[in-house]
Amino acid sequence: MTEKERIELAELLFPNITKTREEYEKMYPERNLPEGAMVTRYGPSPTGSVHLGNLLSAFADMVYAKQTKGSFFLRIEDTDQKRKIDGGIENITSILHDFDILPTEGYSFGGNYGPYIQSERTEIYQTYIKDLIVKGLAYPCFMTEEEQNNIKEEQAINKTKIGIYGMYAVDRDLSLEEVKEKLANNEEYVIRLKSPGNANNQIEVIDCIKGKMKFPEHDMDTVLLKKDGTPTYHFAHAIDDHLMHTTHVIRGDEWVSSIPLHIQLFEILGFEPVKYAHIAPITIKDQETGNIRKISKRKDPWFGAKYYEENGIPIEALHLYLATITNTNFEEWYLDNTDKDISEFEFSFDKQAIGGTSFDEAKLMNLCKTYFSRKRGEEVYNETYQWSLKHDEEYAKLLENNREDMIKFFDIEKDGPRPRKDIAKYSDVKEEFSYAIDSMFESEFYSKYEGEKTYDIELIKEYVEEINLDTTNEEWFNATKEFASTHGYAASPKDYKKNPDDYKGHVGDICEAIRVMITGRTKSPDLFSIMKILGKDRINNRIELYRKYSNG
RNA sequence: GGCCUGUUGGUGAAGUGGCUUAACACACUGCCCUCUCAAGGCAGCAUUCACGGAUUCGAAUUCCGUACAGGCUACCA
Repeated sequence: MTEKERIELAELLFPNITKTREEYEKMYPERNLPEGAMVTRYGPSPTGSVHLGNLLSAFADMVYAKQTKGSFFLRIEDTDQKRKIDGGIENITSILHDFDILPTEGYSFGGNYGPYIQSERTEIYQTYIKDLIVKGLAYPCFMTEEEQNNIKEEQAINKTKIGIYGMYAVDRDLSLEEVKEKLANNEEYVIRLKSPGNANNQIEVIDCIKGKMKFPEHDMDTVLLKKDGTPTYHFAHAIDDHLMHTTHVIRGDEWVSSIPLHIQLFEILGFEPVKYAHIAPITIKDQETGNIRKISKRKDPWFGAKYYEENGIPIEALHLYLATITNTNFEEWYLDNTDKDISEFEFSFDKQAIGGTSFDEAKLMNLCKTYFSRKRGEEVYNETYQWSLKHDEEYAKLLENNREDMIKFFDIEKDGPRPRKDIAKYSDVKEEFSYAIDSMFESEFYSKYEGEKTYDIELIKEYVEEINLDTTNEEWFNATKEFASTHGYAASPKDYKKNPDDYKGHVGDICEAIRVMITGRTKSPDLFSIMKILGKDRINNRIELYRKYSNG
């Protein structure tokens, strides 16, 4: 076809497209950002639930944009109308809010490079397609599904590469007359790329994460525009990321095979190439087969984003986990810098794992514990209260009524460099601090305590009478030792071990007795702190309660 | 079938030709500290980096095969 014929063809195919690509280029000017700023984007399809892997890539988009003072935008990629589900878009935006992974611009977040939803950009895509047809770089293809299947079968038998390329791209060189005829017959068509590539040539690509990769040049006449006039992912990616001035495309590993195509598209469209960063998928070693597989909605509960909210895993702790799989050196940094925030860590692509990242639930839990250990009582209270309001109203009310006490309990052993690490989730708090609230303690005392030992109630009553709670931990313990030795108990377990027959027991036995009576368990955080918060009256009440229960 | 990518302990992983007798973290085990637990300290846990060759004075690191795993090979993203 001559250029004149191609112009005629383009007009024939897209009579309603009147703008030129130059006009669009003007509507999407360069961004005014500092040197080195990254522009990233999260481009989900509203086809189902958001899962950990999606969250991971969005998280990476966010941190890289943030730390370079760039921009991170949300673009809804809804070009496949068939797979679209109701509420899919709302689901995406609400999850980004829930997980505090917030774009700086994009769909529902505003910005000057919209519309940020592909179904509203059809005219733009078609404008560029029209131009490509004029240039002879794209063409209408009228092949039926059946024809394509036949080609596929033939290729399978001949063991050659499967797809529409070279000699198989039969509609490539249709004459204008032939096209007109097919159009007149109402034959359906798609627009395909007229790939200028040769698979015998090698291209080298540098991925920000994976490094150097070699591919054969792309030579397939890939579909650019579907028969309903909407673009395929590939074409929309090229157009949108060019116009929106994305600098780094951070996306899942499953896209690496498309790199040659994408590079070719940028080339023939005359666009400046973007940088790619392909993130390895989050995988899991299957318990049954032992094989590595992608996480699955059905088998892995933590796959879905809802899991974290429902189980009371703090969002900030999940961020910590995402950070540890985003950059392998993050964890060490976090452990070394007890007083710093995630935002102070400098993420970098070359510290990103290349192979598949496996989900490690035990590690997540440990990170959660570390997270809680660094929070003071008041913060633990506030966050747990907020979570309980949504998931356990009854407990929320109890927290509210015991606010002062709870903050003190949550603050036990939080001073110093070695804070307690016993809570991993908001949902652990109720159980872990069951002794903190009188009404809960009274109703649950028996179910919690399973020991069979009996303790000398009178001795403990006498001890409580004598002991001074208004003092330091050290003095209290000295006084307790003193009490022990004047009542026939060894002041230290070591003494007792040397001559067990000389004593009724040792100071630890006395502590254990009090502990069981006031907390209902043999293990607890610092005993003196608990005694102090409760005060003598409540301690005595609990001792009486113990007396009642131990007498049957 | 073709094209890519990956494979280091119980787990997540560091490692980019010699400071590696393979870091760190999680888990586990033992000891210490200690009124219990948590935390913390110490020690143990891969004589070896999927396997086989090659290059090199020297390889977990480079190259070539093999096996296994994952991805792509859609008018899905």
